[in-house]
Amino acid sequence: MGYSQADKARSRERILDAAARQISEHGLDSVSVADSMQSAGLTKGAFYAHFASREAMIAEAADRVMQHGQARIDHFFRVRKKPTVAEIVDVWLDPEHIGNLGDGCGICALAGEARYAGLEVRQVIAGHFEKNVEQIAQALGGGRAATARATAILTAIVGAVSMARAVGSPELTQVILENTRAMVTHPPS
Amino acid sequence: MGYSQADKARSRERILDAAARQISEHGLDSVSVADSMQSAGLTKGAFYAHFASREAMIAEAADRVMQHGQARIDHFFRVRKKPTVAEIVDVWLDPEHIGNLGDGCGICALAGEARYAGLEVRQVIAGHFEKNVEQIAQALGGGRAATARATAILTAIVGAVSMARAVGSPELTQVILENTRAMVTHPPS
DNA sequence: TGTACATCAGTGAACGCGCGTTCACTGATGTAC
DNA sequence: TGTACATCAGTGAACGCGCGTTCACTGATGTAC
Repeated sequence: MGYSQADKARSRERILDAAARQISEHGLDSVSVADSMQSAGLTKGAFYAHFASREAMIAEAADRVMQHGQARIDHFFRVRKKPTVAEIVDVWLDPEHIGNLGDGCGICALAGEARYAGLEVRQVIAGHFEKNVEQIAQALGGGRAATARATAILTAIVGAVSMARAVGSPELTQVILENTRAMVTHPPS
Repeated sequence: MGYSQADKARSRERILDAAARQISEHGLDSVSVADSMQSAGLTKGAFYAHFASREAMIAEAADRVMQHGQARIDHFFRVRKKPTVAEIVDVWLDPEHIGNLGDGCGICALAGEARYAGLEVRQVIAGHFEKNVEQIAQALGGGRAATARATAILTAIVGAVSMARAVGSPELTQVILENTRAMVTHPPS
């Protein structure tokens, strides 16, 4: 096996991908050095050739969770220039997105435990939240009222995704998603 | 010191209260046997006179988190028979409730990490969610449409509380709360 | 282009630590007589 | 009512285990000549 600089960069990617997947599926604190290294096909001794500490790696991996999720959303807004509110909401409330913890919206994945996290992670979440609000606001026509409504829409989406994933019952999950979709798509009178 | 049956019951209460507070403030997985016992003024050896395992204690303490939060809400609906939507929403979006992690709504506290939890905890959350939906629906006049709207309102509330606590910035917290309040109190046309 | 050598990613074993859990023991409780 | 004794909540020490982290060592990489 060769340990070239390209190999090192690839190892680092594998470690971060494994940690990001673990965070999405089981939370920030569930990440262990040994598991991440094993998932990356390495032994744990090599970990500190890549990161200063477990905490430093988790901060980077949390960032990656957010960026993976953002990529999906960016793609949607690139393809559909002026989507309807219903179409926007369904990017998040799509049952496939609800069921697929590993590869979804980073805000939804981390919102519930962000308050236990360090300021760095919280700022990354806040930044992505504001970016997504702006994307939705643009689709609504832009301006102050659109930003206000977009903020409420994204907040309701986060609640719906969190609750849909929290309750153990598929029926209740569907009821939550449908009613949020109905409220959010209802144009203000 | 006397170890009467009354003492044992009081010890058990102190252990569960300490664990419930810890869960509200730092999450289900942050609870340790040693910390809970120390907060209760006991040594950890006595733990297994009260609980079969750490997991069993956490399940009971999670229940307690939900019940403490529910008590506040029950009190509100008992005092105000027919509150407006704005008044209902402010029970949750009150800045004091947002800032006070230790003694708030259990659904909001656990929604974000429930998907990592066992089925038992998830069912308790689902039960309280449905109970709160029903309480809100009654205040809205009852019936199918009221239940649907109440579901969307409570979901949006959970999102707003989660996001408000997640972002590190007081300004963004306030923007989130205000816009959710505006959307939710806006009567459907 | 070929050779000598410093670098450093990765290995595998070891470390200290805190955790959940167990256990022998203590002594007030509370029951049986 | 008073006495003898079994119970058991609580103590404090110990356990095995997994964790984050460290380290001596290996051997291909990639640079200096």
